Amino acid sequence: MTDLQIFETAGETELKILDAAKKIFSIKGYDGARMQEIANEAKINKAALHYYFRSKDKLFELIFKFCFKKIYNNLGEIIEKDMPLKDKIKFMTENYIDFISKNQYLIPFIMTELAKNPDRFVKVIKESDVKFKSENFINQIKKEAKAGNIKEIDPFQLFMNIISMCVFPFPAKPMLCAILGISELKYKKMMEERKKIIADFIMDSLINPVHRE
Amino acid sequence: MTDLQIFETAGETELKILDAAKKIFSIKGYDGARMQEIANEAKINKAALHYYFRSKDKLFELIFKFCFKKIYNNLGEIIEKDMPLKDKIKFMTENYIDFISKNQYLIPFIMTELAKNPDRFVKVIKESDVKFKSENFINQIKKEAKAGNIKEIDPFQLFMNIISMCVFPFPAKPMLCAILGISELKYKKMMEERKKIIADFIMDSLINPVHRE
DNA sequence: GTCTATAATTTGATAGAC
DNA sequence: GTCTATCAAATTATAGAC
Repeated sequence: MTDLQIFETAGETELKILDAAKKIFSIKGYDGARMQEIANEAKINKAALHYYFRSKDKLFELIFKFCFKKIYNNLGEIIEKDMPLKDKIKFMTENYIDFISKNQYLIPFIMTELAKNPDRFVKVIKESDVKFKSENFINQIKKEAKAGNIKEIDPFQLFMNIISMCVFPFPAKPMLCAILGISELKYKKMMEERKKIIADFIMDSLINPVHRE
Repeated sequence: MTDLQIFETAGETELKILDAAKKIFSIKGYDGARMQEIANEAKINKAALHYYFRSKDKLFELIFKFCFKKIYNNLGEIIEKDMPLKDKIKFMTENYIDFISKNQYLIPFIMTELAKNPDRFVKVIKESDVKFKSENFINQIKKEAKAGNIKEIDPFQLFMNIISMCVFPFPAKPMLCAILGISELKYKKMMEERKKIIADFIMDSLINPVHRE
């Protein structure tokens, strides 16, 4: 049910609160979230909130750290997998679109809060003790390019292309629906279709023989 | 200097306020923005703010509408241009990355506020009286595909791919820098490089002969 | 139109009974 | 540990002098 098992020492009430806080903070952001609303969501008294977590700031930091790690670890796991490039790209896109579908608010939340307050979280991120192991993926790209199996491309740019095409349509959904005049339903169907086609779109670009004269 | 000439009836003081409000709202969002801060930024008294715009809500709606239209019109202009597909994609990507570079906060602002409050702005958007003219672009894709010049692809998906790869790296900058362990400077250089390569990445995928057996 | 002062409201946080 | 009642601070909004 909940994904907050990380907080191993937390009792039942604390978990209820954390769950509620995750929901409210990730939807409304730090500034828009109200302690009262979190209390209601957790079906608990507002005073109990402060009893357990002392302040809004402290509670928020816990949630932010948790969400950041979740995104981070998911990406890390995907990118470290040991498989052929073509399979990996297929795996990355499908897995990532799935992950985001199931965690609609996660990316916009972290993206927004990190943008609003870049330095506030330098310490949070350092504390999280995360070191992205991208060498595997980066080297794989370079090797395939050198072998002539794909075209030359900056691995970071490729990585960014993949992530962009998977992630952006989700936080941008309301904006794109508004701009393009698309209904929620049609948009949802497009996203399902998208899962199938992105990997091909990328691979077609990478193995295009035109650029290997 | 300012881009708010749209408010034709606005006097000098009103423009100063609107400029300040745009800056503060787009950086901090509705919930994070303080009327006092907007007043300071405009070098004007807080009471004058309310004298001119009555309430935070009313001021925010003006700014939101303005920013939404700006994104919308820019996209519309680009997509309606009458030129060959290859040139258009080159033009779209370069132009859009430029536009976003110069308006760093615009996209995340509209994206976030629209996501936080989808129905609040249904009326705003309807009032904006905007109808996206995508037929030109959509038909162009279909025609080129039928002629065998590019592979078959859903025009909306292609459109989404282009926009995603141009836009996402900007709102996601702090997050990606944090996750990938890249410095601000290196990221900026990557974005410049990006402007040159995105169009090729897309065209390579579209004209890949592998899929036209 | 612009300012100072202040009202009215919201909201994070705490005291203290049980 | 949990609740009610309440404080203290912040913030939107207005009144009224100039």
